[in-house]
Amino acid sequence: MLVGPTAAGKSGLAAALVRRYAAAGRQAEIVNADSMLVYRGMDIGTAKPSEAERAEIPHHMVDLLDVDENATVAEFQLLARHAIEDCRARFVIPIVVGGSALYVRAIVDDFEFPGTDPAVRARLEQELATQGAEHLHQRLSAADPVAAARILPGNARRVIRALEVIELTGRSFSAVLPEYRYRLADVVQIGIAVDRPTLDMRIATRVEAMWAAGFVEEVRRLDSAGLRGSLTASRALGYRQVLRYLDGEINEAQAQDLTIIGTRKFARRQESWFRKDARIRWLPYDHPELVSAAYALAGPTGTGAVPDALAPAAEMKD
RNA sequence: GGCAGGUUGCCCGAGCGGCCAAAGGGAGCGGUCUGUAAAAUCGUCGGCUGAAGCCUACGUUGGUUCGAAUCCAACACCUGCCA
Repeated sequence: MLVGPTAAGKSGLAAALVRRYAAAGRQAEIVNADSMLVYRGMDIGTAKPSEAERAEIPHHMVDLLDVDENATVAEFQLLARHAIEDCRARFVIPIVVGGSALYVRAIVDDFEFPGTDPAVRARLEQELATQGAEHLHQRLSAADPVAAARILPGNARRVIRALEVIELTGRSFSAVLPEYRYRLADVVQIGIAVDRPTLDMRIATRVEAMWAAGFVEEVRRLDSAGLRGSLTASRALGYRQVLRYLDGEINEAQAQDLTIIGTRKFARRQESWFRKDARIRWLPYDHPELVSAAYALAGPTGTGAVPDALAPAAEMKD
């Protein structure tokens, strides 16, 4: 699978890899692990692979939801794992490509998400609104001191989820992330590394190109399709800023600037997530033989495993 | 040309004689993260230093004062009203 910050060139490399596998007589397909690509209609702002590309190469986990629906990790995890299994059952190499670290880990690592309940959730939200975050955190302290100690009082979102889980399961809420151990077999993670000045430039260029491609119109269209009704979709980078512009809160130039800045910050967060995962093999974005290098890491079967006949490359095995 | 106001750290912006390296916000940098993750959240934030401390800093130059970002004068630039 391919990871890395936004605008690093993951999609391009993924497509090149698929073609490389095709040339070697192996079929490969792409499984998206990017939280916003699941929305139909959110195309320009998410730099979604084009129609042509998707006609050439099958993409899974793209265009599953309408913009007025909420996305959740748990559902994504389930569907993405199905997609991967489905590929493997057909002897197709699944190439997972994504920049949403939690989504990526939810797919390949041992993540189990306790259920959710809209009613419980709504009540807790209500409690937050009327009594404040501090109060909720105190309640959590009483119910589960360990979890409370690990979650800062100001982080109401996490406090609510912890209380929800405790209430639904009756068990304490483990606020600890699982270890970095693959749950899926034969995973190779490849990261694309880009130095900051270059990445920042690419982000600015990409955002400007989005605008030139009619991004504002896209958002206007999705707005009337109910974009604001989705907690998740309406918060997407760029979309959120353009909505503010459409509301007259800021001007168009500001919306664009804020999108660039927001994307840059997002890229930093992505980096900090991926940086921690020691399993990722990093390749520089400007590697002269990037595709070959990635192919060598992934191996001819996409599993990192190298047949004995190709022994010299064996140390590439992850 | 006359009158009034302004010039603060990377940016915006408060301060109006000592408690000011200077509130607050933004950017930057670093961290946290299990059902909103393109989200949420915390810290840090002039330089040197572990610290005490020192240096540089509130348009410029001079002055008043024990002491000035804060008061005075001149100059520069910007803004508003009258022409």
